[in-house]
Amino acid sequence: MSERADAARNRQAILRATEELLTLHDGAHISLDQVAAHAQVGKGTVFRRFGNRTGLMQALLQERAAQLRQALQSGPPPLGPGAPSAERIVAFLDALSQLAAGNLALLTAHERSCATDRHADPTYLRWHTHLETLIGQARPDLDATFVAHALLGMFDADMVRRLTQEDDPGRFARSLRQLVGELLT
Amino acid sequence: MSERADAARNRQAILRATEELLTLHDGAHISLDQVAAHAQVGKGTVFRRFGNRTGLMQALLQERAAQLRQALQSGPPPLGPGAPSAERIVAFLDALSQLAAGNLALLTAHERSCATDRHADPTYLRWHTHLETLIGQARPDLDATFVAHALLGMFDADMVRRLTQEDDPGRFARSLRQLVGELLT
DNA sequence: AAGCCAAACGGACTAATGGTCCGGTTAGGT
DNA sequence: ACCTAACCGGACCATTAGTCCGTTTGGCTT
Repeated sequence: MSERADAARNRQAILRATEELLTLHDGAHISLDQVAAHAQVGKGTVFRRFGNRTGLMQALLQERAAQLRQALQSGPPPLGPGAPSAERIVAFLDALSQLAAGNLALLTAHERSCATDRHADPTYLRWHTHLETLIGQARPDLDATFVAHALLGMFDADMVRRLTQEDDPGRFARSLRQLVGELLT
Repeated sequence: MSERADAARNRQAILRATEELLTLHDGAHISLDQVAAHAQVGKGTVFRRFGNRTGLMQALLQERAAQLRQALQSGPPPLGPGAPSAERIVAFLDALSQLAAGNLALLTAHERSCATDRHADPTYLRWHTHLETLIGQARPDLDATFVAHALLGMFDADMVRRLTQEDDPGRFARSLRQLVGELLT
């Protein structure tokens, strides 16, 4: 049986409220009391729906990453299947750069709540598997698992923020492409 | 004037207590109440000496990294000055791998408390500057700042733990060397 | 339309903990 | 021996993640 109507409504309210607070406070810590209040919902409801803070952030990230996920599985090349691995890697990292740039506040909050075992996050896991596979194809001599972690490690929110200056917003993606170029050549 | 004798004694007691608790609980969160109790010292003393949790962890990391720091500045090559940049990079990352492997619990705790602005940590900063300089020399065409962050990003405690299996303890350092090889060649 | 109940709700409550404060103590210089 | 700045301890405060339970309600059944 699917979710009851009020439950679905509240889930949305909570997600939207979290988004708003996150952008409003730009990555600063927000308490779940705040979220509940802003969503006009009891605190218990937040926890019933998402289990805990981590669950909430993961849900939000998953939502934001849904489109990319779709594109990877069945979209047109080079993001989707069909292009050579090396090109898919670059396309994927570009897409991720864009996603990260547009969701810094969320990323920060997400990281902070996944403090324990960031690598267990379903979204991270999916990304890692994707990259790992492609790297394994493009450069079978490398330790694909390792390199995939290394590349994804760059999407740490602090890192992105620090490497994205006002006067040169493209630097992050550009330097990342350059680095990947070195690895795949 | 330097630190009073009792102050110095307590500083040591606190550092040692933190170390012990950290290894004992293997990276799990430890409260500063626990630390104070284990050091047989009042809680206020902990905060007076180290400011806050972050300060304590940074102090501990700095202590553990002191030897490496010395070696980098004025030790024998290839860790110290004198060897070609590429070799110094490899030597440095090897040393760091070893340091990380032997201090996983501390690293975890340190990361967790530096959640805000990990990159402001003095030890991280020193390491980054060191790497950045060497990379700039070895490969002036790369974005040295960026690559340095990428390499240091691998020393995330979770990452090291995950990539260090029982049956192959050398994997982390080996794969890192391989990756660096690709970048510097 | 009425009845039923599993599912959902809200918000008071608990526990844990980072950090502050201040009255009392002490190191160590004179 | 005395004096004081530095230091000490632990009670206290504020915040917040997460729990609990009495109450309400969506929506299925009859």
